[in-house]
Formats: sequence, C-alpha cells, structure tokens
Amino acid sequence: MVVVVRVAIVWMRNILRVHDNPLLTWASSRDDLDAVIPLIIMDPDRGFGSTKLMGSARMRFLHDSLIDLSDCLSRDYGADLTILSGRAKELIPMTVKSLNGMVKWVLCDYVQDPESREEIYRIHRSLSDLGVKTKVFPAVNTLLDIEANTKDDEYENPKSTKDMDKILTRSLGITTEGYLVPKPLKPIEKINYCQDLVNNLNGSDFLRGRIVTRKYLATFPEQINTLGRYFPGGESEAIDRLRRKVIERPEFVNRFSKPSTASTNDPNNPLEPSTTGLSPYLSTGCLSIRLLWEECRKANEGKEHTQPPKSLQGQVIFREMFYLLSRSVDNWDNDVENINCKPILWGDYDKDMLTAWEDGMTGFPFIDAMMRQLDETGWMHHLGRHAVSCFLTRGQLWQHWKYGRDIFEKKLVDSDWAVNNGNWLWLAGVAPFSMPYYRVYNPCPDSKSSLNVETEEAEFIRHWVPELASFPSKFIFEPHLAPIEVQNTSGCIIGQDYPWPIVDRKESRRLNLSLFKESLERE
DNA sequence: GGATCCGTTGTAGCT
DNA sequence: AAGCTACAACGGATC
Repeated sequence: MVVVVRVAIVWMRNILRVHDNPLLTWASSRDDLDAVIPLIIMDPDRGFGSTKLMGSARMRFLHDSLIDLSDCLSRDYGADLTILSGRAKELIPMTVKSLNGMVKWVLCDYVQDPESREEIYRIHRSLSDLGVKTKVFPAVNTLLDIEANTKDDEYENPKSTKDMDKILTRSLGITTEGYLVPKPLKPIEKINYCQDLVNNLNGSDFLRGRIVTRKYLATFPEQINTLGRYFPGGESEAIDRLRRKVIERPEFVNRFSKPSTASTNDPNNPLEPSTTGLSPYLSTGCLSIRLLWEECRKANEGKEHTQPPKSLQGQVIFREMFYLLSRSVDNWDNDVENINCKPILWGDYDKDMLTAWEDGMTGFPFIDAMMRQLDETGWMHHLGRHAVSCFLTRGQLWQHWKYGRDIFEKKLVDSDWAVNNGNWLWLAGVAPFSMPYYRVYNPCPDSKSSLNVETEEAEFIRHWVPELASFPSKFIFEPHLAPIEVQNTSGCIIGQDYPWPIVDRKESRRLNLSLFKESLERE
C-alpha cells in the first residue's frame, strides 16, 4: 500500500475540460506528488470564471459542463471531481486543512479580471501561511500570457489588427506558417487519484454542507426552459461541435469572413448559428483555444484562405485583444477612470425603453427577433449583437451602454467579462477603436443589395417574432409601413398585435449623432 | 508638420 | 437591381 503524503489540489477556475489541460498535465507528470484532487468551486456570489451575473442559460450550461467533466474524469481516469459551493478564499484553505498537512500544491488557471486576481492573491497569501505552494498557470484560456504581455516594457494597449500582429509576433514568434502558437498538449495517460483522500474531504467537518453532488447538479438543468438547452454544456459537446463546425468543414474555415449585413443564422434552422457557435465552450474553458487555433491552421494549410481580421483566426485574435485590454486598462468595465471610454452624456435611464429593448418589444422586428432569441437560447449572432447594442446606445435609444452590457452578461450563454465589455465599448462608439461614431447600423436592414439575405432575415424574424409570421418580406422589417389591408390579411395589426416603433429611427439617428458630437466637443 | 489615408464589418438615395 | 455617390466627419498613422 502506498502511503499518500504529497497531494496537489487542481483547482479548475475557468477550465472545464481534460484535453489540453496544463494543470492536470503538470500534476500527473510529477514524481514528487502522490495524489491529485480535481476541484471545482461554485461561488453563488461570484458567478463563474469572470462572469458575475448568471442567467438561466449560462447556469444550465455550467451544470451540464460540470456533469460532463465529472463523468469524463471518472470514466477515463477513475477520478472523482470534487465540487464545493461557497467562497474560494474560504474553501481552499479549509480543504487544505481537512487533509492534515498532506497538500503541497494548489494549482489553478489564471483569470484576468480584477476580482479573480484579488481572490487568488488572498488565497496565495493564506496558503503560504500553511506552507502550501500556489501555482497559477498562465495562458490556459488564451494564446497569450496576459500577465506577462501586459507587464512587458514594450506593451502598449492594442487597438487594431496591426497592433495585435506586433504583440503576437513578439510574444509567440512567427514563421511563414503563421504565429508559433503552442500546440495543444498530448492527452494525459493517468491521474494519480486516491479515493480515500476524497472520502476524507466528504467526511470533513470543515466542509460539511459545502459538497455539491453529481446528483444535485443533474437536477438543475431539468428546470431550465427547453430552448435554453440548445447548446449542451461540456467538453464532450465542445469537441464534437469543433468536429462538425471546423474540422469537417475546411472550406468554411478557408472562406470565413464576416458578412457585410447581419446574416444571423442558418436559414434552415433558426436555432443554428451561421458561425461556429463555439463561444459558449471557449468562455467556460470547455474547449481549448489552442485546439481551435490548431484546427484552423490545419484547415488552412496549403490552401488559399482569408486573413485576419476577417478570418476565423482573426476572431480569436480580437478575443486576445480584449483579454489584454481588460487587464491593462483600469476600470475596463466602467465609464469613469477608463482611458478606453470617452465620456458621453447618455440619456437618463428610461425604464420603458430598456424594458422594450430587453423584451424584444421595440417595434423593430429585426432587433426584437434577436433580443427574443437571446432571451430564449442565450445566444445571438455577433453582428446581431452589434445591431442591438448600437440600437440601444448611439443609434436609436441613447441609453447608457452599461445597461445593455449587464443584460448581455446575464443572458448570454457565452458570457465573458473581457469580451462583453470590450464589444459594448466598441459598439457604443466610446472606445478608441476604429469606430467612427456616425456609422450607425440600420435596425431595418431591408437588403436592397441581396434577395438572398432578405429571405433569410425575413424567415429569421418570422420565427422569433411569430406575430409577424404571415407578414410579406416586403414589409417585415418595418411592418408599420404596411398598408392596413396587408396588416389585416397578415393577421397582425401594428400598434395592437405588435408594437408601433418606439422611436422614429431616422430622427433618433440624426439627433443622437449630434448629441454624440456635442459630448465629444465638450471634452 | 500639414495633408491624406484608413479603419474587422455604415446609411440613404439615386440611377 | 447592383453600384455609385453623398453623407457625416473621428482620430491615429503615415507620408
């Protein structure tokens, strides 16, 4: 019998996977460790990862993911996943104490938001007092080491693809093949697991009432609405989706390019994104960003393909940019003391407008369709997010971007603090990125340019705004302009069965442009 | 150092 | 009906 004396706790903060998991790889390759305890902490007050506000879609996704992770660990490695509920800064030291001096290491993944950094700093301090080493793994969910890069003397806040090219080249290196992104780690062969230790934890007085069982986890997702289940959480689904959307479609990767109009979803399935739909998996660490990068590289190898910023890899680069900025720009999620946020005198909080926007009752079918899709599924196409955030802020409603940001953070299944704030700063026109404020998205893209797109978008609206299901495409973007006979035959009277537009879109655009300009000139 | 260019994805209106 | 032009007009990079 092996005497267990040297234990590593592998605390997975925002990495819900076994593949390309540097923590598990490190822990399972050390000769000076006898056992590994995989650990997850669910903090009801902190949300998950860097996401504080969690709506039902993300909550459900998280539960799915934990069940999958737990099953994967026990199936492939015979290891149980320990899940605790409460505050990490209390629970980690309690767990260490429960194991009577056997814990030598606490490993975790780096999370870059201020609260998460503060949390790990405190834990590091209290573990030092207990003689336990803490090891924080950088670049677990990013290509770049965020901390090292933002501390580099040469680092300047990136604002464009060009700036990112400089940073990626400097940090990773580059060849004719592209940036030297590290390859995903090889699958680990075994995890040194010790059931007795986990039994100790389960029976620990310190942790009484804090253990979350798999059985409890499994009951939660059942309570969530059915459409919200469109993205099943978990590493298994992430890998499968990567196969379906990327690996088996190299030509899709080669040609990937953001459309110029908001072409949102698969025309044959209003639930299916026209993009990869991998964001929920990336945001929770169910999918390794390096694995996605590698599969894109393979798909493009030897083929003609699009380049950043348009390409799929280009999208990943923007994600890296937001991760860097969210670390280097103080008050990234605020409009004061944020050098990345221009001060704009937004209108007073207008409950009616915000409610109409959130509920998909603005009278603008394209906007409403996307907001209803968000509410039911937790997902919205990237360009749809552009359209609705522009609409809420500088476009039509002149409301502060923070209100929209919070609603997104709560409802999105792929909620991500760095990316969500970054995109709102960008779309509200307050960030110093290339977004001339007078470029306002038309909330009624009536697609004179392409009949194809019109049909897709009209079908999308018919699905999510069923009041308009029988409306002809010609009027579906602005149904209030349809003659009353058309409204009658379509069974939808505007102002009665579906709202009249809450603003005059051209008038509000004109006014808001001038208000925006005034705010800029005041500076 | 002033002019010009350009920015991951614009809009409206005319022909 | 696709393509052009005018709009409105920022701010940093580049020449």
